[in-house]
Amino acid sequence: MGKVRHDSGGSGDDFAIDKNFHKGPWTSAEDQLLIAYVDKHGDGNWNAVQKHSGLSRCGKSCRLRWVNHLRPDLKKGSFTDKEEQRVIELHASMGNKWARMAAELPGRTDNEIKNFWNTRVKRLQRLGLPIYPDEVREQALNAAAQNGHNTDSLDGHHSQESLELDCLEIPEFDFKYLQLNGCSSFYQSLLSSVPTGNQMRQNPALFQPNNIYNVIDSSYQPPPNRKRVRESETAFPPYTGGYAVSDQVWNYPSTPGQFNVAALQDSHFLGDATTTTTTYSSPSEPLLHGGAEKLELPSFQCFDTQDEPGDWETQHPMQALESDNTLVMSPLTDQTPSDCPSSFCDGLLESVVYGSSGEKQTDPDSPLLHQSSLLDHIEITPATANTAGHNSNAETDLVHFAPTSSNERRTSFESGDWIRQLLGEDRDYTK
DNA sequence: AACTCTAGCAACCGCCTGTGT
DNA sequence: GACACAGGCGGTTGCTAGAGT
Repeated sequence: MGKVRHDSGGSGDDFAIDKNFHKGPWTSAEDQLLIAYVDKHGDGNWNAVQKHSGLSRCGKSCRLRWVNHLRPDLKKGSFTDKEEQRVIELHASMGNKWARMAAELPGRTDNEIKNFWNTRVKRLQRLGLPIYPDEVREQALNAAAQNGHNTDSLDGHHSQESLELDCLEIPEFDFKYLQLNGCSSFYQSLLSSVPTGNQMRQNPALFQPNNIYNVIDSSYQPPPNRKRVRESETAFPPYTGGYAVSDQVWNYPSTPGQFNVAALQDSHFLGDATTTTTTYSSPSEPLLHGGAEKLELPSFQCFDTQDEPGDWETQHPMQALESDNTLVMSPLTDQTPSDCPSSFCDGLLESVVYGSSGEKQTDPDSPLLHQSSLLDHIEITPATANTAGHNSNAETDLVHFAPTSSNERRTSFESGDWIRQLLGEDRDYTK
């Protein structure tokens, strides 16, 4: 904030500061000026807006205002059930690619979708519910298992053959075969039961990960004494699954990666142990993560237990340490990340996973760093490595062992080069 | 009535990519 | 190839209204 940058010319916000551009909420007068400008000159060349319209806004701000609010084709109002379903589908398939999602949702902007999703995630996490309906996650796991993405299939050496291109292609999950079956209404009914923060404080045990494991189970029944405070009393619906899935969709054992498993993990659902297990056991799992383009890890969607360090954290120090992400050790398998026999799992993946949990690692002595063999595989550039020898930003970490441009990343990923690069055969990703 | 908390939303921030010179 | 610029993107922050305490 306030740091002067010159690398983006007149498009940056600091440029706006330099030029004393107006900031903050737009007035209707400003809107009219902008609309008039676009009517006359069309959208684009936003930095010319000030010159032609008299608006004292930077081009970037003008563009955002137009795109998010003034565009005539925008759909206003809250998301419909259908739109919500679509957002869930899209997020499951592409992760936090808001702009791409917006392209699939006419009239909705990336910002709108992002806000909608974040709000929704926040609610669900507070409730201790999975971000995605059970069926979506379970089928993702099944698909991954059918594709051989399991621990048993790993030979411990992870031959190059196993990293063949064909195994790496991850077609987006085609949700058009999915029949949403009251998913939205399911969530609506659940969300009406979201406990308040006060309630969580009053009875934190109800909202600890232990309980969340129960939620994962389709047979989950709500705590009997759970009482909603702010909403009307309605019966907590037994969850029988949000999606009805036809067999034809799920029987595709020869089609790898139909699901974006990582996107499902994006739920950062603490108790999502089965999904977590899949993560560690799958050699190509990183490639499934959140979008092939950037090795993007999920955004930091935290189930906040920090304020209430209860028994869970004392009894499960590791979980407590990693309480903010889904990547806790699976209580079902007792398999730690390091147990994974795959060379891919000998620390690299867990480094990626643990080291990128969304928390900023500021402690140079952090075990998350020292346990990692990630540094054996990547080159930390001076720009991103501080004196302590580690990065402060998870995404930055990833960027520096992934190809630099999105096109590169995409191409590299699609061609399988990504894996080879990751394995150290071609690690010079800088220009 | 005052306070607290949360959801929802708008806007900002910083980084990145594409393009033209 | 280097550089500047315009624009796009995803993450984050801050404000406001409404509901509960």
